[in-house]
Amino acid sequence: MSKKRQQLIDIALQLFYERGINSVGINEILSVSGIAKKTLYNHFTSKEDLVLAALEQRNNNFIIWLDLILKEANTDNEVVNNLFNGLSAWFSNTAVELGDFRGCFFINTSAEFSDPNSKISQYCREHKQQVRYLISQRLSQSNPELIDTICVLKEGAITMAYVNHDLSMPLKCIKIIEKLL
Amino acid sequence: MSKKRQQLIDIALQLFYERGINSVGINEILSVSGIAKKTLYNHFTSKEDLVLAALEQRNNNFIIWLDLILKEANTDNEVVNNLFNGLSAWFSNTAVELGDFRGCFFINTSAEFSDPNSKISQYCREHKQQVRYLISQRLSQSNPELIDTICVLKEGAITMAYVNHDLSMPLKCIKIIEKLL
DNA sequence: CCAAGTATAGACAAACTTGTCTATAACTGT
DNA sequence: ACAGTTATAGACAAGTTTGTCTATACTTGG
Repeated sequence: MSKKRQQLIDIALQLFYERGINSVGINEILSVSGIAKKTLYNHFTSKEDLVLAALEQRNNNFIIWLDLILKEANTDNEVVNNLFNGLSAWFSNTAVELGDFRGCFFINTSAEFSDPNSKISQYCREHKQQVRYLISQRLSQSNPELIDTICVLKEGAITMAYVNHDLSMPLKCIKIIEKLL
Repeated sequence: MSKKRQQLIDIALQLFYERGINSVGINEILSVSGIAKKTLYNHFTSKEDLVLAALEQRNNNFIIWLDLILKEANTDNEVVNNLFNGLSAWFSNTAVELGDFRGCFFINTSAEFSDPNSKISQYCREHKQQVRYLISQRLSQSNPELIDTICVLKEGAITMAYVNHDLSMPLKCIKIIEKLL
């Protein structure tokens, strides 16, 4: 992987996540990175191509973070605790790997691209699948409904943290799941 | 309220919800509605002004729909059932009043406007507050945690319906809450 | 040390954005 | 019926957007 290419992805991801994809132009990414336009179009065929690379980068970062969070959990209870405490840390900008919280990049990106069959929307869906799979792998298989419950509470907590500015949900989600187990 | 003004709001809301605010220009709203540009700028000082009017319109539509859904519910259980069955109908385009489902207009709009202090982001937050208040008014006050649970599950169900294309969540949410009561 | 690949600055094209303005026409209430 | 409001079409300004291209220079492997 070329160094310039990686720089472009990093800065694009940062700006896209911070302000939204449609609010950030190619020219801004170039001026911030100090890279020439021709170089960008040597590495990426279009803005969409760069967006997909940024989504992939974010997906990698997120999966690595999640893996770390869930690594030491040995019981279902620990998985739940680690996951939602992790979300709490993310929301309050304590999770350095994920950058300043501005909601879920994939939810936000889906909101900007209305065609559900576009590569971009499809990638967002695949990311959510990957996260779900990762969590499910850490759970005992004895409770098939638990994974659905965890996922729907997770999406709700992220949305409420971003839109409502309510950061209290992760803790409440832990209590909800405790009652169910 | 002027007729032209209302036409502009209706068509703006339709296009904004369908494709996202940043993907729809003033000129498209004008050509679809057949209204002159000067007329638009007689009624609204800027695009942002029109966006706020569209948000208000959507908020009204949504509140009316929700009120109707919850009207006949007499127990907490009925409130939960009506709400999540209502969401299910929305997701599968059976709720005509809400138009073709493309996620929550307020979540989507928050995703596009990154400044949390902008009027637009603030309005989105207020909408969520209103919805929460309306639901809470229909619940017996004996269970203060129930409202949080309902709201976080509702946001999760909407997000998963839109991003993941998973329409099964409302039913699962009802089952989750049943277990908690 | 030189050839091939990679990067540079930035002009340019063509299309789009929001918003202003002019000059004309069509309603509407008294 | 006429005065005052409201709407019209569309030119225009000033700025943005993505993407192409040219001509020059730097870097690196063999």
